[in-house]
Amino acid sequence: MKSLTNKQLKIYEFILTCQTENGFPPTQAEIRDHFRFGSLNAVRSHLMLIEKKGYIRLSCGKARGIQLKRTPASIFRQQDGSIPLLGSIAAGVPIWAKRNFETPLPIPPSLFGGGELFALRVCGDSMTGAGIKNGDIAVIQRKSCVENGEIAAVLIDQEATLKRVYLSSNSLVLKADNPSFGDLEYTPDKSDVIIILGRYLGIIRTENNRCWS
Amino acid sequence: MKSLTNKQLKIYEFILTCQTENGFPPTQAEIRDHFRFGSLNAVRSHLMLIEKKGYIRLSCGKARGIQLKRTPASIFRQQDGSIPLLGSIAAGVPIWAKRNFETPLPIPPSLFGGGELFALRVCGDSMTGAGIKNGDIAVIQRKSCVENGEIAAVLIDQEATLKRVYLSSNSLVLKADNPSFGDLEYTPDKSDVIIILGRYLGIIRTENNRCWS
DNA sequence: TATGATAGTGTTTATTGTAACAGTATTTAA
DNA sequence: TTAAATACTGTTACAATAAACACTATCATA
Repeated sequence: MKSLTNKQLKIYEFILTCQTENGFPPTQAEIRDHFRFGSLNAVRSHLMLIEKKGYIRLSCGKARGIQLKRTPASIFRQQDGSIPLLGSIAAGVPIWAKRNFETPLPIPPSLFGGGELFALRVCGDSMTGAGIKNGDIAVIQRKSCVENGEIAAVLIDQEATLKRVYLSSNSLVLKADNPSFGDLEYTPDKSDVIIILGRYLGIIRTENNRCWS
Repeated sequence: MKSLTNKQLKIYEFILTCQTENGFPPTQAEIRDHFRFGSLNAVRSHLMLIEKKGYIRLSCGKARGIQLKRTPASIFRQQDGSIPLLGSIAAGVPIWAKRNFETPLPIPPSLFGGGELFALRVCGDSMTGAGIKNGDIAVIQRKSCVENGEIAAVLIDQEATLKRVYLSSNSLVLKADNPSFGDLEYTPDKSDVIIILGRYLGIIRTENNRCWS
């Protein structure tokens, strides 16, 4: 699979944003306006190249006929030397979607030990006991099971949070590292959907909340 | 939240199918053609009613400006007296998507004990030891954790299968009820994504593989 | 039995959106 | 250093779509 050029990636990301934000892909004209192209042909030729590389599928003649074929994860995985940043995950927002992808962190994954990494912006004070503050960026290693007592990024009813995970044969307990937060216990009779996204590896804190690019 | 009429549900489902099949929603004309309406206004008035009930959002003036707002699950949950059938889940197909929804089973959920139920068509012979055959329809109760040794519907890399689940503090073992299938063991160092969809409650087998409607 | 909500037909118009033509720089790689 | 791929501008024509107006028929239900 040939990788996308920078420009092509930007366009792919824009299509992805539109798709998840609006529920449908952009028109060629909308792409033109977003990138301030003077011509529709700039868009068309880009789209055809992206299609040739297999990242989208164009339905010729149809309005908004752009079908995404790769997941955001697979797109970002190709860029080495950076970690995709998923922003703060708002309630109800699917994990690989919406306003998710901010500018990737210009940090080599090897700094955190490698593997399939992504980053989340931490919301709230549930992990202050572990020295994780509101606004920090948490680096997560994607895996489905973690050691008892480890901190994991957990998806609870579509909302991503950091919790300490304690798993026994018939219950899953999620503890916040802050006494003012209660424990959450999940037993087999509950129908809540809990997905362990990955293991917490560390944080990045830029006191001035600076933007990088 | 007001529930949809039969006709409105059919249209919603069609939009969902298009969205997942093509990557973008249908145009009003495509909806008209699919339902063999003589007029676009039949479509428009339906869409406006469905929007008023909160299931979609219309972007006026835009081609294919239909945004789905409810998940398939929430749609089907409103219909009591039947269990949504998700068909056989092919590799790479998201669980709540694509060709997923076949005609719901006309079976009261209470027969299986209630809760949030759905059904899957079983592919393959991995569970013959438990008397579950290829082509059977398995009824699943949605929950995220199950008792050790119980049979669960598990999503492994986007593919749904039935397995016996054995969970310890640092590994998850999935066993097939058929000696010719090997065990799958997942330890914290693996990055595979395992999602427990729910607990296996039983099967429905119609020897002639009849269709119901 | 009214009355409102639902489920339609038919037509016209304005707008949205894609395709195809003919070009020119700029970058990347052999 | 040449050739190919990428990254564009500008224009025109035509097809695809949504919106608006004016109607009729059916269905639940109070």
